[in-house]
Formats: sequence, C-alpha cells, structure tokens
Amino acid sequence: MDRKKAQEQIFEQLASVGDALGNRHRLKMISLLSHGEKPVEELAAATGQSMAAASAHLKVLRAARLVASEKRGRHVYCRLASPSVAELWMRLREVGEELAPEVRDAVRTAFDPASAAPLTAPEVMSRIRRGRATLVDLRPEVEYAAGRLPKARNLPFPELNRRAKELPRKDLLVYCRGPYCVMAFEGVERLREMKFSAERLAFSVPEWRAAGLPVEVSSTSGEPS
Amino acid sequence: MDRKKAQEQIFEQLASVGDALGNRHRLKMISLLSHGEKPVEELAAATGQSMAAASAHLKVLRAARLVASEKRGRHVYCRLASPSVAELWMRLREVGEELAPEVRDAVRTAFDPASAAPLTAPEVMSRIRRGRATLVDLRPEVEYAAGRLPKARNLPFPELNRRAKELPRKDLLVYCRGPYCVMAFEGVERLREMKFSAERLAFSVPEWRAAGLPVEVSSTSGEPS
DNA sequence: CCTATATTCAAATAATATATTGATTGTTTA
DNA sequence: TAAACAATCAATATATTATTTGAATATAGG
Repeated sequence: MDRKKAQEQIFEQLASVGDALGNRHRLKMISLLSHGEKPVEELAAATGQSMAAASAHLKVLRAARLVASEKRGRHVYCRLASPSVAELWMRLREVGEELAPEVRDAVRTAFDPASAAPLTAPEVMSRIRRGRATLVDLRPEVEYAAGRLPKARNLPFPELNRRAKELPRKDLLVYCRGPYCVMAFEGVERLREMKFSAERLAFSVPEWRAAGLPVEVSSTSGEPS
Repeated sequence: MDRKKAQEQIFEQLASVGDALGNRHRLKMISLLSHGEKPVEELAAATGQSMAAASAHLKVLRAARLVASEKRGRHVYCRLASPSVAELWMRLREVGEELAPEVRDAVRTAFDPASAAPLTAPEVMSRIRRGRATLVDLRPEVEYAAGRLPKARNLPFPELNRRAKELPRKDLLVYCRGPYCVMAFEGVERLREMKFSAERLAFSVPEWRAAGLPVEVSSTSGEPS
C-alpha cells in the first residue's frame, strides 16, 4: 500500500519533467544549452524573450532538474544538468519527426534532411581520419571551444563572407547547431555561391557525442570568464 | 525568414509532445501500453479514472501522436504509435532517476533497484540459453501473449498463491511490468515465503525489446478479439 | 431493441501559464 | 562608495488551460 503511494509520487515527478518539455521556449533553451553553457541574458536574446520571462522559464527547467546554473562574475551561467538531458531532447525530436506529420512536414520542407550530406557520424569520423574532408563549424567561438568535431575549423556564421577565403575550395562539410539550424543552411548556400564545394551535415556536436565519438575541446579548463 | 517560422512551428509541435508527457495519468497509460494494446475501459480502471477522464487524456495522447487506437468489436483498443514512444518513456525515467532526487529517493526506498537481481538483459539471455533459470512473468495473460522474455512462464499475479506449486523451487527470475511495478515486489516476497528461491528482475519486456533482444510472441496474429 | 463501450458536451472549478513592470539583490567596475 | 549591470523576485494582469463530473450521444453487438 505504501509502494502504491510511492509509485504515484514517481509518476508525478516524472510528469513534472515532461511538463518542463512542454514549452517552445524551454525546448529552444535546452537545444541551445546542448552546445554549451550560456548566461541567462544570451538565452533570453536567443529565444526572443525578456530577461524576466527567460528567468521564469529557467526556473521551471531548474525545478525539473534539467538545468543547473552557477553565478560567475556578474552572469549566471546555465547548463544542462547532464548529457542525458540532451539525449532526451534528441529522442523527443526523433519521436516527433517519426510520428507527428506536422513536425515531419515542416522538417522536410524547411530543413530537408535529404539536402544534407547522407553521412552518418562514423562515416564522417572515417573521412576526418583519412583527411578526406574539411569540417567547418559555423557556431560562435565559445560553443566551438566547448566542444567540436575533431579537426573542425571554426568560422562563425556572421564572419562567413569576410573569412571564407581562409577555407579550401573542396570537400567542405559544414555544420552548425543541428538539424533545425537556419545558419547551417544559409552558410552552405553562401559558400556555394562563392564557388566552394560544400555539404551540410544533418547533425552537430550533441548528436556526435551521443554516438560515442570523440569531441575536441579547447584546453582552457572551462568557458572564458 | 521562412525557415525561422518553420523552426518555431517545429518547436511548438515538439512542445505539444512534451506536454503530453506532463501528466501522471498519461505517463501511467503510456507505461501500461508499453506492454501491449488495451481498451479504454481497462486504462481507465488501471489509472483510477472515470471513462470520460481517461478518454480526455487519451485525446491528448492521440493529438500528440503518441497513441493510436482502433475500434474492434465493442472496444476501442489503444496502443503506442511506435516502439520509440516506449523508448522515450524509458529515457524520461532514466533522466528523472538520474537527476531528480525526489524520483531517485522514492525509487530507492520503495522500489530499491539493489533488491533486484543485478543482471543485465544480455546476462539474463545467456542464462536462458543455458537453461540456468526459470523466468516467471507475473503479468496478465494478454500481456504475456503480446510479448514476453524467451521461455518465460506466465503466472498472473492474482493466481500466484494458487498456482505457485507448478514452479520449480530454484533459480526463479521474476518480472512483471517494470522497475516501478508493485506486483513484481510482492510476487517475489510471496514466493520466498513459500520457500522458493526467487529473484526480481529490474526490467521487463519493453526494456528487453529496446536492448534488441528477441521477444517471444503467441502465434495468434494479434490480441484475442 | 437493448446493452456495453467510448466519446462528446456543458459546466464547474481550479489552477496554470505566460509576460510585464518595477523593485530588489548581488557583483563588478569606475 | 556610487553607478552600472545581471538576474531574480514580487505583484499583477490576462488569458488560457487543465481536469473532472455527469449527462447526452454515437456506435456496434447480441
């Protein structure tokens, strides 16, 4: 009889975790944080919210234990409480893409997976090892520093036009923040206009990490403070 | 600019999937359905709800595309839309147990994983192959018929006292509906009182299936109608 | 036709969810 | 020490939603 009560509590608590996944802005925050810790301010800007609103959503995520945060300097840096949160987010995406036509159609029309290089993570790893490809990471430098595909070069999206000439003309594999990342698409489009041979990868660092492949990190112990 | 809109729609839709996971009764329904399809009536009874309430929750689950249903005879049979829904539910549990102290503590005190046989699914598979153990499935017969561990014998919990004598005295491995299943605990307790040597498995069929191990099914094409 | 099973509807209740504004706290920097 | 900044909190407003109940309605079976 006591176990019955405990079981209900467990389901209740797990439901609160599910509930935390039930808002667009919060999912976006999880998605952003899967590329490394960020201050509240940045999360607010990236999700188009006021600081107060972002702070409220973060409170929900913290209550569900999905996000942890720490004050350093004058910023509060937020991060996923564990890599398994990113994996939960990936699994949610997979289920949505598999089962919800609304998701599947939107993904197909706006972020067509068929437009990406049809390479699995291990296949990319093998090309990296053989020096057959140049990986280009379009994310901001802090995210690149926090973790990247091996031998990837960092060329943040806003600097693309100016610095593209640093890249080789051939065999570019471009990635940014994952399958729904607008910059990855536009980056490849721009590079092609500039006569580079470039393909988009359909995944990013969190998926790479979840596949058990090695992630390269800048030697500075944490994020710059 | 159009991609930005599509991205927001994707997140919105995925949030509605998350939202569907945000209620105790709905999680319980998913958990039950991971052992096979069930009519609405049974889901209502098992979750302690009126038919109308259960129906409303099922509507949410259907809208999120997690559950499909079909009318056969006078019942509406509900089932998970895909095995990946069960996997999402498992992942949610794992995250909860890993990160939420409320969940972890409740699990430890009421459903202590340490009280289960410390066997992984492949280890159990190997024992089955060598005939080193007798698996006992305490679930209702329909769930047993819909999918079970190889060579498991079915002894539904309510019949345990009456029919325990059919079992060998040694090397019993008992499972029911998973890590939070009360019957699995009480079943093992009763068997031990009756001087059987029995251990509880910390997992059930959905976890077994997710591990890629073979599930045995009764030859009748679907559920009995 | 009558019954069993589900869904829907109307309604009630309560509760949430979300965002805004302004105040407050703690920290850094001038 | 004061000013500027980052974040949270408190109070508030609005709207919406969540959940359940009981009755009415469909649907199919016997």
